[in-house]
Amino acid sequence: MRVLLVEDDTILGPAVRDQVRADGHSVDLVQRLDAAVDHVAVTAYDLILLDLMLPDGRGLIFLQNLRSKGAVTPVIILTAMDQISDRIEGLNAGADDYLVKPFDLSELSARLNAVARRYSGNPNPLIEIGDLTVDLATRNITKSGNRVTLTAREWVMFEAFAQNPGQLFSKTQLEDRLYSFDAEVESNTIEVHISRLRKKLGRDAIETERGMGYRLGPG
Amino acid sequence: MRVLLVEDDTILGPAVRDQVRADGHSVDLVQRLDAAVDHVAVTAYDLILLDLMLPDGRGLIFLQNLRSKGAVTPVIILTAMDQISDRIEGLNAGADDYLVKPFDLSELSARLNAVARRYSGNPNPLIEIGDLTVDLATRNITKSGNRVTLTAREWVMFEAFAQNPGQLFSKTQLEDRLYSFDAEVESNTIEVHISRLRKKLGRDAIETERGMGYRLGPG
DNA sequence: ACATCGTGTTCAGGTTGCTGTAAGGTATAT
DNA sequence: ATATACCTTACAGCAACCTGAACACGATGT
Repeated sequence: MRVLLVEDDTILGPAVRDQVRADGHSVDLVQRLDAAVDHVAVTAYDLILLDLMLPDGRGLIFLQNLRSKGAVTPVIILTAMDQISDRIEGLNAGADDYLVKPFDLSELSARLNAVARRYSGNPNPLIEIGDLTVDLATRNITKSGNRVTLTAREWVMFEAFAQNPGQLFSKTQLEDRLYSFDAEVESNTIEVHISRLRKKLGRDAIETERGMGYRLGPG
Repeated sequence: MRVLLVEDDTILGPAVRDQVRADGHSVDLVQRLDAAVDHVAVTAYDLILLDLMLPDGRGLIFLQNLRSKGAVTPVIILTAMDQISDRIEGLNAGADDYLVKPFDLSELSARLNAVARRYSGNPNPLIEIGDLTVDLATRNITKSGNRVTLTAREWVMFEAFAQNPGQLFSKTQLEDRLYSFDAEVESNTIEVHISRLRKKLGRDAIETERGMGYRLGPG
């Protein structure tokens, strides 16, 4: 697995790098965000370890840019104990996990291997639900062979369903995915989006559980 | 996700509980620390929301005991604005996050989902009771292989039973789960819901203990 | 600067089906 | 035998939900 480690601490950086190497992965260690940007432009990493407290800018912005470009590379955030708001924002910005400093190196290994397992066996895992085929990495959806294109918000919602087939999602859960938590939405936006998803994916693709939420596919 | 909420405020407690439920998690609300101790001894929670200002002792001690026993359950502390020292101590004692009262319920959602996302990779534990199989995370129930769908109220009741197989629940306990405290129910609503559950789950799935209450599975 | 297009949100009217209530029947304890 | 607790069915009201269409708003092109 190819890992990019973004960490400016001269003690912690090499220590983490060595640990990850010991786990059998190849690591590139950079100390600044602009270097990180250069690296991700050139190399297709399987995982990014990102320190949020960097000298030359906010790591969050880097992460957001990455995600806005459609990158699905897993990102694990390294953060100090008192930067709690950063952690929250980080997860909302699209991080997959976080580690609180000081962290155990064995814990790092565990999370790393979890990610590796998730992404190793099948380079492009295809999810099949009914007549739908979903490629989460490339964001391609086909309905019985025909390509289906979703808008941004539609995808965010659909992704939740596709990643967890058969799981029930309440409206609040979906809202939390669509909007950062400061936004209050007092309307039926979710319903409308569901309606449009159904129009594209098939009338009975998503089922309603009245009073509880929605789910994709059978349990 | 199973959440234990330790909060003695009779307004805030149910409000938080309802919000967390709306996010698709199952919540047990207790008002005292000794009750909290009992609950964690019995149930494996995925998250604990802990008010530090409780009548019968310091929440911090509870947290420290929990950690000294090796529990890694994430704990989010609910604390008043001026209890800054508590916050620091709380984090030192092993809390994962904190929320300052008064907090926005949507902010609570965000943090909750952050924790939930961390744990979403884990396989869902399946509960088996007789010919029933229950997945609390996805809200799926099957009766000897066939899918069973419950309504909102039915689910809230059934969840209580499924989480604590063999435990007796009085009608008042069930009412408290169904209705936000104040609501007066002057009829046989619980009996009707039990009847509907039995129709879906099997005539003898839930047994009656006359004058006492109901239970699911062997006593 | 203006028009256009794509996308997201709000509104309104119609539909669905959950849920509390009541009423009548059944089981169980004393 | 009587009282009490519980079961089941039916039904009406209303909240939850669906959806077409209008509106808002930024991005993009001319």
